[in-house]
Amino acid sequence: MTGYPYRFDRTAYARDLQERYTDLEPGSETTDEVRVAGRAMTTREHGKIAFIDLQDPTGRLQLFAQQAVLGDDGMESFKGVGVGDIIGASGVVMRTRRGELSVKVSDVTILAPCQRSMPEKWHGMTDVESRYRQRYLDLITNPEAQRIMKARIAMISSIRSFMEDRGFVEVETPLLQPIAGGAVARPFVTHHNALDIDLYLRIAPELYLKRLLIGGAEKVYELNRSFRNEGISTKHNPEFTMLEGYEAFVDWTDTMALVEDLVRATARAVNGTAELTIGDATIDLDEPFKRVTMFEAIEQATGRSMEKLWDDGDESGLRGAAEDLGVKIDPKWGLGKVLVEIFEQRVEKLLIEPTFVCGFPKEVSPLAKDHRSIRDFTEQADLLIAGLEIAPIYSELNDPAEQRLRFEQQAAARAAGDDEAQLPDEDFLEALAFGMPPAGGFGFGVDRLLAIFTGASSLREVILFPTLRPLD
RNA sequence: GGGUCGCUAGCUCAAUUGGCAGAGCAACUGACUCUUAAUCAGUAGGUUCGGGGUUCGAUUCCCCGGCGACCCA
Repeated sequence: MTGYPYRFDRTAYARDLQERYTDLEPGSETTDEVRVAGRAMTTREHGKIAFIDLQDPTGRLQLFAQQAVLGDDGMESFKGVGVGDIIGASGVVMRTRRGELSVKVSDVTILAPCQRSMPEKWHGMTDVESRYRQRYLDLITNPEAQRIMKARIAMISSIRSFMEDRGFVEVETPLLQPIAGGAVARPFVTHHNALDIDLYLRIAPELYLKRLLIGGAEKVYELNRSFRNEGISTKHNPEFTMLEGYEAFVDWTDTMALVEDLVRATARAVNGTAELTIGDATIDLDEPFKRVTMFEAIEQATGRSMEKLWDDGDESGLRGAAEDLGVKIDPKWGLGKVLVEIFEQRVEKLLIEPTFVCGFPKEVSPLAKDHRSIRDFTEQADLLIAGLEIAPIYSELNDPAEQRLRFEQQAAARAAGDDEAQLPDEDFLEALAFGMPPAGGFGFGVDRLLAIFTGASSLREVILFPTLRPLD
């Protein structure tokens, strides 16, 4: 048996009472009995009266105790409530002479005592590391942490309803994969004992969602957690939330339009408006997103044109241009990788307004169809907002022979020392051989976009429990 | 990966040139019938992130390590 009560019948929440009794005059009392529950945030004792500020999920409400009402024992237990205790109280709604809506308590129960000292009531918890390690305290004491959690809930919920409205169905595909495909990243490895094989935590669900396209699903999405065994920064967490979606019979232009609408819908769900503040800039997401080629993006940012060098396959010219721009390049890299590095190091962070950069070198884009007009490019577009990569979009490659060739090129890059290059997935190639409809697909960085929407300085602010090094 | 900064009571923060390690909040005891960061009096609370060095003496200076924040690539 525990001394901790099993349940408490709540009949009212703080915000509801505040709204319902706005007209109640100071110093007046109703006969309306309510039962409220939450966490005691501050206590004030005045001899034969006492106050507690109660916090519930909707806000705060004052509890008012009088010895004349409660008697000696009742007053004793009211004063026995400590800061941080979870309590339930019943009484009538009243407003104090000083104008604070209160419950005049006739009974109070400690439902769960707080056995530790709560963070300082005025400053809350400010140490960033402590806030991440003890997020529950951050949530109790810092309204900002609450705001971001609610924003995340709104974002996730709006993503699902947006996708459902557009006729997509949500599916679940393996987290444990024998080959970690669908993206360029180092995976986490684990081991299955009964099968005695190594398995990888997925870096992306892409190749399984495409198998579903082959299986006849025409509009699918997976709101997924993926894992990448790489560095941690304000823009990277080892596990992160991504939306991936595929639609049969459309190409990248249709998918760009879809993603554009998705960004607007989620912004409205989170902020109630399509206006977005990034630093000093205000952006209206209802304006059409910009669309530029990678060459245009580089030229606008650096004043240097790469297009002719690329068309001519001018190796020394392109590498020279990279060096002129101060971009560190590896002599082993192919030209496509060099071009992308110029883009990533010199251009990406300047693209504040939502911009689709359309077309990526084939070398770094092994799962997208050939570009219809740019040589050795694919129909991959990346959506950038606030200088961050938010969403890659493809016309999905569905020619198994071409896909095999791309995997072979990746294998060659891997052999040359690029340990991020993708491994060939024979099982996926076999599936492709049965025919995958033409399709547009996208990945969507939920954490990053949420950080932009909420003005958070770091991904760790929008991930409730970011990955931390354990103490000791 | 490089640079800068930080780590002192449960929380928020002090500590003069290197000289007894402190305050507020929280906890505990008491006073107080309208407070709301209540107030007042009192009690208790420390491996100053860890290790080493210099020194009569180190929270303070030096070295190594840990954890974190910010900036840069």
